[in-house]
Amino acid sequence: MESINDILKKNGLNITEGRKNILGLFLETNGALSHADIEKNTEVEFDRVTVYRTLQKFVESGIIHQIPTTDNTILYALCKDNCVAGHHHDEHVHFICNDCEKTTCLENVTVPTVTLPKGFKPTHSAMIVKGRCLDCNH
Amino acid sequence: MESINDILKKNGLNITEGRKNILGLFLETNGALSHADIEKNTEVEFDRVTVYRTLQKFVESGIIHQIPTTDNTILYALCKDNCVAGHHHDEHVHFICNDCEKTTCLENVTVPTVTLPKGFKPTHSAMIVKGRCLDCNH
DNA sequence: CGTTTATTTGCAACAATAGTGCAAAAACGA
DNA sequence: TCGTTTTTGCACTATTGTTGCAAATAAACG
Repeated sequence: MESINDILKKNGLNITEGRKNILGLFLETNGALSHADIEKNTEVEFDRVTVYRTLQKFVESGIIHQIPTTDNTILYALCKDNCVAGHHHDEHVHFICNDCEKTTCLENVTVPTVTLPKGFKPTHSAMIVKGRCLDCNH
Repeated sequence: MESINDILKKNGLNITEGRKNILGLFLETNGALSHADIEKNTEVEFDRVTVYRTLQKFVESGIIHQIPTTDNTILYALCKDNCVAGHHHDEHVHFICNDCEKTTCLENVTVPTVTLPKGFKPTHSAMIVKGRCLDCNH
């Protein structure tokens, strides 16, 4: 069982109130969080700027990754185990529920490879599936 | 050859300067446009608000569709032929070039179906591929 | 431990991006 | 052309993201 402090240390980050708190929020949430979610739900209030910078640090060091969305929001979710700093392995499918609006990382569903027209060289793919999630299908 | 006015009429929209102009911009562009692109490139200047509302109308009536992105921008692109109002058929792959930053609709590459974990019911999928596009591969 | 150094935080200010209400202007239908 | 409906632009407000800088905090080291 890995403690919050261990995770921060392992990723070369200093241990601060903000980082502990925000990382904690990710750990107790299964699903993705937006900047706004985080700002509202930390135990102590943190400055908006701190949240931005913390998220930035977390992405850089490979603790969380960004999720593409169909609207204009940015979502973040924990990387499972195997992300190395600066080199994310987030090529799994993301699921957005139409009912509860929650975004879930489907860690076990990898993004399939598609054949592109001649001349297009792919480097990275992302896939979003919308529908109704496990919880909402009761 | 379908004129701009025909397209607007067919989709139940009144014909106005703004709509003609913005639709024209889409027709002469192959690729996706952001709000900012549109605001900068229309022949006459339109109010920011007008652009927002025009895009909204176009999406509602099925002339254009939104494209998911990995950053926090919203992109729009023309629907080819078969979109009915409120029911888009944009299940093709979108390609974002790392060099020129342009987004291209790969109309002929359909989003593959993935098998989801038990309990997840999909209704819609989107896929984004990043890399180097036709033009930038010289 | 306490002191020094480096990092992080919060504030203030700013910039860019969205959205709303309302009156004037334009488009449509007859 | 006239009356009705729709669309537009302006002013205003809200939200979101960024930057510089001084104060606060964490780490490093004796």
